[in-house]
Amino acid sequence: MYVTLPADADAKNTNKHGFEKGCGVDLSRSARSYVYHEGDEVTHLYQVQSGIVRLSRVLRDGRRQIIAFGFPGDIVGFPSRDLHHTDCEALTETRLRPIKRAFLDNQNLNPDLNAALLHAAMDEISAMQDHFMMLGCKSALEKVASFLTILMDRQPASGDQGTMVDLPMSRTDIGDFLGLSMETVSRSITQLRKAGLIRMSSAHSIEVLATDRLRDAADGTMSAKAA
Amino acid sequence: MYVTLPADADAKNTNKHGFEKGCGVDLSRSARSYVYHEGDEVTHLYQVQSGIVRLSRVLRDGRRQIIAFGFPGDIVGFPSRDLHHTDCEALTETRLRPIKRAFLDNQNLNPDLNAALLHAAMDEISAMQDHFMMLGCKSALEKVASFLTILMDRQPASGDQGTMVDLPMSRTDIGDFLGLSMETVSRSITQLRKAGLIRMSSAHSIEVLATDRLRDAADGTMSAKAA
DNA sequence: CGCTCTATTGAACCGCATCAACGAACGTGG
DNA sequence: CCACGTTCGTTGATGCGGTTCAATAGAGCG
Repeated sequence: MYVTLPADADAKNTNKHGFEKGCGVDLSRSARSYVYHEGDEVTHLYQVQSGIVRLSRVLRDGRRQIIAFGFPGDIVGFPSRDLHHTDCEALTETRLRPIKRAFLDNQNLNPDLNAALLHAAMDEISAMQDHFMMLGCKSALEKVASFLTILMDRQPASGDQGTMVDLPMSRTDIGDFLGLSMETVSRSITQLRKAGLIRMSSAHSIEVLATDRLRDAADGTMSAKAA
Repeated sequence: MYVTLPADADAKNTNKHGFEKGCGVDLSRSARSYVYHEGDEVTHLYQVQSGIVRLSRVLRDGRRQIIAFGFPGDIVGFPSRDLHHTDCEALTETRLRPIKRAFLDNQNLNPDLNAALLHAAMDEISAMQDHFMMLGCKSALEKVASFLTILMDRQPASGDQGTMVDLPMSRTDIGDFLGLSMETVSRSITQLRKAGLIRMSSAHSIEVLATDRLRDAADGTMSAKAA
């Protein structure tokens, strides 16, 4: 749910758009704990304040699709027929701001908050459309490169050349997000590394060495060049 | 954009939810004509009254993803940063009800309409999540079977056994919706036909002979049985 | 009635999944 | 603090599902 609305990653200055009026106290979730499950009644939406959550759905036979990763600022938990239609699990230690569901259904309670939720929903639609392009059109390498650029663009971004990107999720998570096996994700990352586009200090911390070439790779305009 | 809110397929009784107050006169589009393009400024949303539209995006190199098909009742054209982020083209002769963009941004103009738009956006999110499961998790046969069940569930539905399903879009369109080549779509349809789940009077008119078995095929619970 | 566009079917290739082995990192308990 | 076990990531070998290329058949339209 890629919404960069009124929140921040660091718990200060979060009161734009009247968010304080619809929200209870923030709640904390430890890594690997669930915020809600598919099929649960929707009582609240949640705005991620810090940490990362993972929205996923599974088919009966266990196949899993990750619908989105929720980063700070994102609002998760939009209902469909009053129910949650994904699981939501904290990937890391996470702080969430609950938003009573009534603020979604009733404009009068807090018009600004209601408008912000509509805006958030539309931004999510937009992000999902980008995700469709990845899932439906792109090759494995393009998918992984696209994924890294998304994370790069969403994270604070230190410098311009030599941007550090954090990968808090597992290779399997990335695969389930992109419609790939974790082996293929691993191989694609290796390929980007050997091509000199990225460097890795650990499996979960990647330095992007050539931002523009990574974007080219994400679009299929891979300038053939090996290490 | 799978929203079955306040409209109908036949131009009567469309005034629930205050839709009349935000709308100009319906506009008609002939088959193969565009409603809007990616990158256009969003001045209106549109509720499909009759006919079918196709929402799509293309990558620079021409690869195309169909984001959604818009059926009667669906609302299309939600903006992202004030712009349309898909193309919208009429597949058939189509009648559309324009909704001024201001009704999205300003609750006061027409609270009911604004609420309906929010609801429509959330329903679309839900439909897109189903679409993700197809694109990311399912085999070709499962994708095509899922697609047919979606169309079946969205169309008036005549009887229970022996439901006629209309396929106004081309095989290529179906392929671009499901992330398959048109050849694979064609082969999967043939396979369903030879298995006795469907019958075809023409390439664009399918009769579903075994609703439940088709749903099983869509879920991967294919009861192995040939013609 | 013939032309063109779309759908179907066949054959060969290829990208990715799958299976399997290995290695590294991490957490746990001694 | 180290030894161990367990989980996760990487790499290799093989097979398959779906793409691609190509030819044919059928439908729609002038």
